[in-house]
Amino acid sequence: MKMSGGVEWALHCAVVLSAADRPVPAVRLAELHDVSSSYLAKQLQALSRAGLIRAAQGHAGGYELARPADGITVLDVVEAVDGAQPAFTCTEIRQRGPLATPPEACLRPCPIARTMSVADQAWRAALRAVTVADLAQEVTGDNTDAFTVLRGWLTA
Amino acid sequence: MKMSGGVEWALHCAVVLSAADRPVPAVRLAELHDVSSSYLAKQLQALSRAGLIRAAQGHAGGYELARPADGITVLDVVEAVDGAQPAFTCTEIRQRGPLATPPEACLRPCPIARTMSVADQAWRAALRAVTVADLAQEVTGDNTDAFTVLRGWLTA
DNA sequence: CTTGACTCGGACACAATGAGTCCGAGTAGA
DNA sequence: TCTACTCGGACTCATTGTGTCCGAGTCAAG
Repeated sequence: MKMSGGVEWALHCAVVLSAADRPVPAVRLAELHDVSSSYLAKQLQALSRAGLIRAAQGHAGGYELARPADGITVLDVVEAVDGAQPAFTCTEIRQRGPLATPPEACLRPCPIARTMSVADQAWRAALRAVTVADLAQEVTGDNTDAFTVLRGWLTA
Repeated sequence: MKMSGGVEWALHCAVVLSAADRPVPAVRLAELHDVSSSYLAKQLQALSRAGLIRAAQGHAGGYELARPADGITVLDVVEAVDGAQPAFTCTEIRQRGPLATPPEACLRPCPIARTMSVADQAWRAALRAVTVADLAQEVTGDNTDAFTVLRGWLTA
């Protein structure tokens, strides 16, 4: 049960991009967070493939949000970077061994798989309830000047 | 976000042990589910270390539940096998880089970590709400003779 | 009491996945 | 046209999970 460490970077980048008014290169995002630019690029590519951010190449290119920040949930970012498949996968071991359950009695998933699925749904619902815009507002919060400082640093 | 595959085995074993009235060796549990006995032993050792099952050595030894089945939650088993630490770990990258947030403003976890924590709590709460006894009752359900068949196979 | 066989427990290899890096293709501007 | 800058995918290495093995301990039977 270990989530990819790149999820944290991707979420921070999404929050930063929500404050930018022009494309931001991956290198700049990397030095802002003091992380490896080569590896951060991989996470941004994942976000791009998922359609969350849009990439612009060439001079003055970079990344920008493909949608408004309030239309991108935390779950979107997590699934884009870490994969969308559930953590638990049922291998149907109840249908194996000497006391195997007959297939006609396995039309529904076993109770264990159902329990795991319910927990997974709860987890996803909690992440779907928060958007990048919510995160950005909480980050800035009271000191609104931090917002302008960040925007200034991005354009410089 | 991949959970250890041994969690499924451990949960099935817990359900089986709730039906047994005497210690069951790991080898028997393994052939019942048609899985590697050597690897299943590792999962059972994890459950034993967590105090969920009790091991009896020597002739006619084996594993048995250390507590009543309704006192063991699915979360207990998951944490015992897969570890209890949350999937997301905040590395505090907000305190790094040229625009680092000053430490006096970081008394509380950042919004990203908070969101992840809430989702994690929801996930754990869902798993804590189901006990091994609940699983056993759902498995047997209408056909109660399967219960006696299983118990007979275990003692044979 | 001795013997024996059976059990768990931890220590030991192997494979798969994630972390991290690098260079080439493409593009916008000068 | 040229140059410099950007992304994108391919490559390598470390870490973790998967799977296996043998020795220490223990209970029951003779």
